[in-house]
Amino acid sequence: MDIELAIREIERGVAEIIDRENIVKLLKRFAETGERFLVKAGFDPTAPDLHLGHTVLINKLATFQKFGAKIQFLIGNFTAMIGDPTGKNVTRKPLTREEVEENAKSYEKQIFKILDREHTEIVFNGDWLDQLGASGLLSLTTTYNVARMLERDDFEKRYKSNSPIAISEFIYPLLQGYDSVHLKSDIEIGGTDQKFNLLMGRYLQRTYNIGKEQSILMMPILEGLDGVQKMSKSLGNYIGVDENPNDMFGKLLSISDELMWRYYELLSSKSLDEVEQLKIGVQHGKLHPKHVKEELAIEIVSRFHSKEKALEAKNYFDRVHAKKEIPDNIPEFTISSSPIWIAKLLTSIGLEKSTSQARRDIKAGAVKIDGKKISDEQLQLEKGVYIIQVGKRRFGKVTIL
RNA sequence: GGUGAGAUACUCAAGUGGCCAACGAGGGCAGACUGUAAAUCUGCUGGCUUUCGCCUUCGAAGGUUCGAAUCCUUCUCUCACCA
Repeated sequence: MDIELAIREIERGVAEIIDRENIVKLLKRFAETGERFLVKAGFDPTAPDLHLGHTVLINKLATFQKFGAKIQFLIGNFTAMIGDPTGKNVTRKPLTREEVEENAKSYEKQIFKILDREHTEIVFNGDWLDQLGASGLLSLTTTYNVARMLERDDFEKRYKSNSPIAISEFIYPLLQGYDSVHLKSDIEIGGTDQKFNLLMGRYLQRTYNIGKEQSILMMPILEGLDGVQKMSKSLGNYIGVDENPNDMFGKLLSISDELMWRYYELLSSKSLDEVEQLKIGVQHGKLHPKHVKEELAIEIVSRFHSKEKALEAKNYFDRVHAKKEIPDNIPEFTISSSPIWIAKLLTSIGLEKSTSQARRDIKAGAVKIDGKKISDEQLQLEKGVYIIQVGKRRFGKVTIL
């Protein structure tokens, strides 16, 4: 195993590493003795619909796995009771055992498209934190003090602005850190927003004297389709790992050229050298950026579906968008009254949300019937079958009886 | 608990009696150009079986007025400072 190469791939795209020497040491040990090291990453037990942003972390785990890690995929079913680590919701209802298991299954289905099952252990922190008891928790709290706790960025802000901080929230970093004590992790990875909590693990491992201190590797937050804000479901700028190939492909192809390189860095499994070659090719005008983007889209879609599906998605995309053909599976509707006012028709089949909006789009020349733009917003449609298109993406086949 | 400031459309933010469906910016949608990209330019951005019209909307409920986002009363919530 090439240690230099391993380090380069591990450092690829990372925001910050704490105790890099330790990671090098672990890699060497694996290279020499085959002894695996433990890499921990924590995940939320709720809503396991992952998007590409989450996979940045999972990809990094996969890289580690390639170079000798055993992954401790931690599902924080206990810590979730405290609230989410961003401090937005102060408390949450505990999930039932069944719900947690359900979500865990769904995680498995998704993560093993990326991770090697053999070297992954899925663990639940409720299993040991439940056992800790009041005395265990109490002694855990004696390891830290309030002043230092307030160093955490969001605590500091909230404290200064007189926003409430629940005592239980102070417990959160302690428990997350204690997980590292229990699991004897060698490395923990997380987002940059997790820095304080990640460091806590290192600190507690020292305090509890377990004979090692975890290295910390922080990944940046992936930008969403807009290229500015972080990828998140609530912002609507995400690509879900469960999305169908066509949507996934289309969304990937719609990112900006600049963002494409970011995605290559954080999402692609192409080596750094390969990516560099692509970059040079584009710079010198030898490669068309679109083809490079297509390659990325094919790679990502293949990962979550299959190579065939990815190529199908590409063909579909080319046919529909490049050659402007009508897509295959357009929704069909039947309307039983005729004649019908076009604006009314558009709203009733859901292509427009209001007749006002429909009128605007007709005025703007965005509505086509059987491929021909229409401009008459008073248009009445008689009996017949029509292919209706609004904008570039919305289609409908309507039969008027 | 006290004092002060504020609450306007998806978001930010003007507007302090009629010219207000409400300036502007962002976002979004659409058109042109393209590689369904980005950048750029342009239009639209409450609803309505029909638009030189009608209806609903400026935190909530009442009130004053021919007329209120704008004035008055009460309430709810947010923020800041003090305790």
